[in-house]
Amino acid sequence: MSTKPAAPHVTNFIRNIVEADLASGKYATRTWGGKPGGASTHADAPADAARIRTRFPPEPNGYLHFGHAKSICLNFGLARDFSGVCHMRFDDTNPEREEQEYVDSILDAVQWLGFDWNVNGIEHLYYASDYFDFMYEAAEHLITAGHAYVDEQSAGQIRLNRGTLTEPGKPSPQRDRSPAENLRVFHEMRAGQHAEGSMVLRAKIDMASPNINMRDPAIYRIRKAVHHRTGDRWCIYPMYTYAHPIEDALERITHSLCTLEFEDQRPFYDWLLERLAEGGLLAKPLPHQYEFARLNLTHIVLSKRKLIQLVDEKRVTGWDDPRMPTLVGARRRGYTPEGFRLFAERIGVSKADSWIDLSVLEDCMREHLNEAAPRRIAVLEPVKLVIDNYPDGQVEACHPPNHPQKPELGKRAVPFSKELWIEREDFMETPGKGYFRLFPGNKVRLRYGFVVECTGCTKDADGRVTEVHCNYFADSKSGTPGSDSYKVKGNIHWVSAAHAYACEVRLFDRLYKAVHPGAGESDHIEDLNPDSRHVITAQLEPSLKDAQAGEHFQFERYGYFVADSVDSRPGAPIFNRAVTLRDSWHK
RNA sequence: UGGGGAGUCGCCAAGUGGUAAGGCUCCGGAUUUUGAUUCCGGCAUUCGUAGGUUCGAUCCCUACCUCCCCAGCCA
Repeated sequence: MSTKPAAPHVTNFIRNIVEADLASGKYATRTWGGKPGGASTHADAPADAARIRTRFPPEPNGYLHFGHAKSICLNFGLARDFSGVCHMRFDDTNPEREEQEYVDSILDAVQWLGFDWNVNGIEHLYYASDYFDFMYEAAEHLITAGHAYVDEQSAGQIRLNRGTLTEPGKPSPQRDRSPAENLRVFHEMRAGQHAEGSMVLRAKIDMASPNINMRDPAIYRIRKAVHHRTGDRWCIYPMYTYAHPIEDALERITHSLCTLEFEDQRPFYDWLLERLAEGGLLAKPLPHQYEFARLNLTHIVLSKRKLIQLVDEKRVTGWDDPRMPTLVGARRRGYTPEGFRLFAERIGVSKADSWIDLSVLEDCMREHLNEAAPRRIAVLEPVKLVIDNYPDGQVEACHPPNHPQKPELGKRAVPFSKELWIEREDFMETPGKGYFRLFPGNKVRLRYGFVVECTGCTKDADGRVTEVHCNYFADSKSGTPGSDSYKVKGNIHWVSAAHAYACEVRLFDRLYKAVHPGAGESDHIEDLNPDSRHVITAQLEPSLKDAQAGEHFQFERYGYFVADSVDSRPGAPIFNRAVTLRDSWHK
């Protein structure tokens, strides 16, 4: 149970729009025919029980990354908070880039983040490709109504005739062809009688529009490719520009949220939908598009091209490498859904371009993990501590709590003996200023065990410390009467050498050392952090041997770790460091 | 410099005619068997700039400055 006060009312421009729409009854008469569809599906249907409908519409052409997490939390979160429904939709309109593997991975990632497109037993999982028939008929309607034409110019000619930012475009030779003729050629396109690139269907709007997106955008192109869901049933495919508004309308989306770069496409979005509604193909009220600023994070790259390069050049071990900014990578790293949701809430939503420092995400992970992760003891860089006055061969149990703020989680037994592993950095022969751990003559508490006084150390020929020596105070054991009469500032952790689980642990750091990898002229590869993955053999408390893959722990004083989901074996887990603890001493 | 957007504390982000929310960071201090956590306190006479309207402007008007996006048969 959190002791934090309730979060203040979250508000942002999108929530304000939704609230205003709800208050004005803008969507009060909206119906829902039980499934996506045109006017005939929704016309005489009952009122929609969902007060609003949003959607998360990725193209299944890659793995979801941190940027998608923001959009997922926004869309699903809005639906959740306003008694609405968020549709999970695949925008699979380009057969050449999409694969089932990505569909599966995306679905898994969204669920992992804690969201569900199954509402009251109904799966709101949709595919743009399921609407290809409707889109085709809508295109025929546009042609018939004189709103679209087949252009037989080459791609290069079209580009040239589109004009520039300051000069208007020139009309295509086919721009004024008759609807009947356009329909005939469009049918031929659909029948596979024309080569890829030989022609395209264009909306007929305004070649002189100051908004280049309105200069007769292409809406259908020929692609003789196998689609992952429709196979070879189609050889013409709708463009995003054309398909997306229709997808939204068929699904009765109320608030269609996308990123800022689509602002210039909104006029076309509305132009298309208005015409199809007037033509009786779509039910009103129509969806509306709203744009928000995409997520920019420091120290990472989100560009698909660069991420592919990292994988192809084996700079990382794969898309699920714990250092990747993908959701599969983050999951393996030990980041949590709760951490991502907190992050989304914390960064807010607006239209201002901004850069969020990676530390904000890391702090969110710490915040959740601090609450959720049981504590365990692990010595990452071990050096032997010998308690000279402790009986040889004696073993006794110490009882650390599993969570200092949650006594209800109980305690566990950890063996204590004469020879322990402690952190190499917890001993200094000649301590620096402010150092209060082990050094000759100083006392520290071996956490949950005894207070010891350091007597010295042994070193090898190179001067490297091989063993630290100390004596313990038999009446100082934690939890025993009088033990707290020992006042020491230092508390260090330890693991009994004879009982420790020697284990591979991966210490991950940021993938890039640069704030903006690959910014300007630079190559992001050169900004890679050479020590972003450091593999060590650590000495862990014996109970950690039973950790299950995916289980999170705080290794006391060092950070949050997770049992790797790929390389762990039963009884032999391997750990990944998700994030360090905050540290005001080293800094 | 055609069009579309955005500029409020170090980083995010509310507010939008009545005298600058909140979060994060940071800085103090308390508690603490994690140099962690938690707690308490502090942190914008000022809202890109310059004018104007008004009793009163971050909010309205005018001009200017800076940044982002658009000329794929990608999404």
